[in-house]
Amino acid sequence: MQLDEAKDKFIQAWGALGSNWGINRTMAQVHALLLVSPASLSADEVMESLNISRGNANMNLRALIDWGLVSKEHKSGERRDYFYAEKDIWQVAQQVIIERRKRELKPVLKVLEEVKEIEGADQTDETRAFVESVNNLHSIVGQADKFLDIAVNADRNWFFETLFKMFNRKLQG
Amino acid sequence: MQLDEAKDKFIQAWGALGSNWGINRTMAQVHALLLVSPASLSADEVMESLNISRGNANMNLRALIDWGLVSKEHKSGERRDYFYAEKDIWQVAQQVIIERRKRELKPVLKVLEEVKEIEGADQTDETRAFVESVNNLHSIVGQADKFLDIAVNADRNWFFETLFKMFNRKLQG
DNA sequence: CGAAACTTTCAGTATTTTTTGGAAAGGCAA
DNA sequence: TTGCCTTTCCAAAAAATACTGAAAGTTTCG
Repeated sequence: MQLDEAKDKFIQAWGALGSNWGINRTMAQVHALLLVSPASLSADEVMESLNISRGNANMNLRALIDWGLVSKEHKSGERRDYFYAEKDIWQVAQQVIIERRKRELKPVLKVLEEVKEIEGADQTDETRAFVESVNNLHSIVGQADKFLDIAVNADRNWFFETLFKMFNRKLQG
Repeated sequence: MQLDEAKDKFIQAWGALGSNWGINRTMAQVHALLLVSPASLSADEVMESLNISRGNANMNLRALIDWGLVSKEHKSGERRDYFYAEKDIWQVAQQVIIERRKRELKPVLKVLEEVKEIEGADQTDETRAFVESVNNLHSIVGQADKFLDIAVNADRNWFFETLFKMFNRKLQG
């Protein structure tokens, strides 16, 4: 396989993965492109590589900056902006966790808490089942949230080593 | 808050969460509805509760069955099918992990492995950066995959207790 | 078997999301 | 300030996705 073919394959795969996870395909492709580019790229280079319009390139680059996955660079003597992606995938993962936790997990936890405040007077089956489901859900989501908080603050090596120890203990214990 | 209001709020929130994660809003709403219903519901009841068409209800119910989150029940003496959701959220989470791992993580791992097979002859900066990124990614995704494998096979209490121990050790150690 | 009860399919329609391209705004150097 | 280069905004168009309703299919039962 040649470099260009491999790059393209990777960009396509990353785009597909993104769109399965609620991330705009193009945004994921721009990210993939920057991930595998050793040098930072201008908006023009991005739009040419991916065959997208200027506006689209701009929008998605800004969204990536917003997610903390891409940064702008000013090259001295150059007027236009250059963009580069954080290359350490563990940091990328942490950043994604931080953002999704803030944007989605927190709001859901909030709704779950609100929804628990249901008037308890009518002890029908329905009410009981509802409250039980919500409590169950709140507990799991809360624990997941705590776990992600650990992951976000952890060092990659410590994190995976500890998980690996968990795994071994489980296998042997 | 009244039960109906709470239910509706929960269904809306679950739908919104779903659509942020690449899951069709209606499918997530159907799931939410079944989650908080103590009894199983017929397709008719689902379509009336959510104001959706028969075809839509049917499609989404089948998709949920496909994901292993909902099952059919035959009530004796009744001709029509009734549907109910797995209520244990830990099991739901495990099921979602199993499916997404199969549908998305595995294919991406495959592409990453393929893409590593790039001809190494031209040791340009570009090739080096590409191979490094891909290796890095492959390593993280592979470790995440292993971790999810543990989660999927784990007992909920064991799993969260172990995580909690990790957390404490980190805080104190 | 045939009708009734129910489920599934699917072509067309509607909705939502993404993309485009041009206009406006920003900023810099002369 | 003007002219040039670039980025940003945004309304309209296109594309992707989801939904509907009715017809076709299936099962059940008298």
